[in-house]
Amino acid sequence: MTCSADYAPQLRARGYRMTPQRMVILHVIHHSGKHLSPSVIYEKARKELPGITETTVYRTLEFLAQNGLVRSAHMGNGHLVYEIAGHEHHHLKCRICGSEMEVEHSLLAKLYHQLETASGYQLTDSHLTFFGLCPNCQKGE
Amino acid sequence: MTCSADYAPQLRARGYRMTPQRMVILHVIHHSGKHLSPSVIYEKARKELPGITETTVYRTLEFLAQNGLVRSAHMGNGHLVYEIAGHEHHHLKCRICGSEMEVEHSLLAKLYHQLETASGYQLTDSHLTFFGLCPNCQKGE
DNA sequence: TTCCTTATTGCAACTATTTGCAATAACATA
DNA sequence: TATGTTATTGCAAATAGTTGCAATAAGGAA
Ligand SMILES: [Mn+2]
Ligand SMILES: [Mn+2]
Ligand SMILES: [Zn+2]
Ligand SMILES: [Zn+2]
Repeated sequence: MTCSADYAPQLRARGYRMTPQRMVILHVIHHSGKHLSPSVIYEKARKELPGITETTVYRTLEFLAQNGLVRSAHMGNGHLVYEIAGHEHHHLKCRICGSEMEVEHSLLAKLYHQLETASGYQLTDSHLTFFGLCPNCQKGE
Repeated sequence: MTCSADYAPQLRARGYRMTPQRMVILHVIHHSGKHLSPSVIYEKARKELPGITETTVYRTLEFLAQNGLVRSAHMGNGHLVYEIAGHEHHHLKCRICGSEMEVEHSLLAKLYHQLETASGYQLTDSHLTFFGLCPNCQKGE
């Protein structure tokens, strides 16, 4: 669980605290490498810290997302999933078979600039999910 | 409630039925012109059809979205909202003050084509929400 | 108009997520 | 190392959304 040592300073710098709960949640997300639902995170976290509650998991996930340590995404089933905030990327997901693929944010950089220029907004988030049909499922149409 | 007359054939053509519940829900969404949450839709629908249940509202909204009559969106609070499926568009939303603005899909058309070419996926959905800072809130940063 | 099939609804029970509040514990300071 | 402040947690209760199933009713066919 050494990985959480890297995150503590980020929290302290903002006046927040590192706790066993936050450590274990970061640990779980950090080492999974994929999108995890709150309930899966809870189950895994519980193995290392049996007393942890679901309430804390939900609250911590939102807190970590707010502070840029993790990133949330809607993958189409209506429920949020979380992952460590690493490289900026987006997702493509097939409406039929559910297969996913990642898209580098650099592919959207031009669009983001266009949108910023056209709207005056400064875009801060980048973790979108585009839906469509994968090459395989297009055949069946 | 005449507006629902237009929707009935679309449902029948697919083997589905038009019901008072679907009528009133479509009516509510059609005449609102903005994004509505399931609970707001339920409250409004109830005024016209007192017996309707929340379960039916949730189920109907998903059904209508699946069949292209309405469109759902995540506007950042974790809850889905719905609107009539009219012109294709996306949204820009300020993380601080919550102000929103619409973006025509045509602005993203080029990107969509790029993504399709690069990935092989055929993109079907277009109702995204981009988050950032509105011109006004940028000043305070 | 009446009948029949089956899509749709309502109910009740369940799972998921949020919120208020008092108890706890992180960590800055002395 | 001991102390005080207050960020954070756990609990319980509330709200939001889902699911199985039997009763109902839309609408095609007779
Ligand atoms: Mn991702
Ligand atoms: Mn919209
Ligand atoms: Zn597919
Ligand atoms: Zn703003």
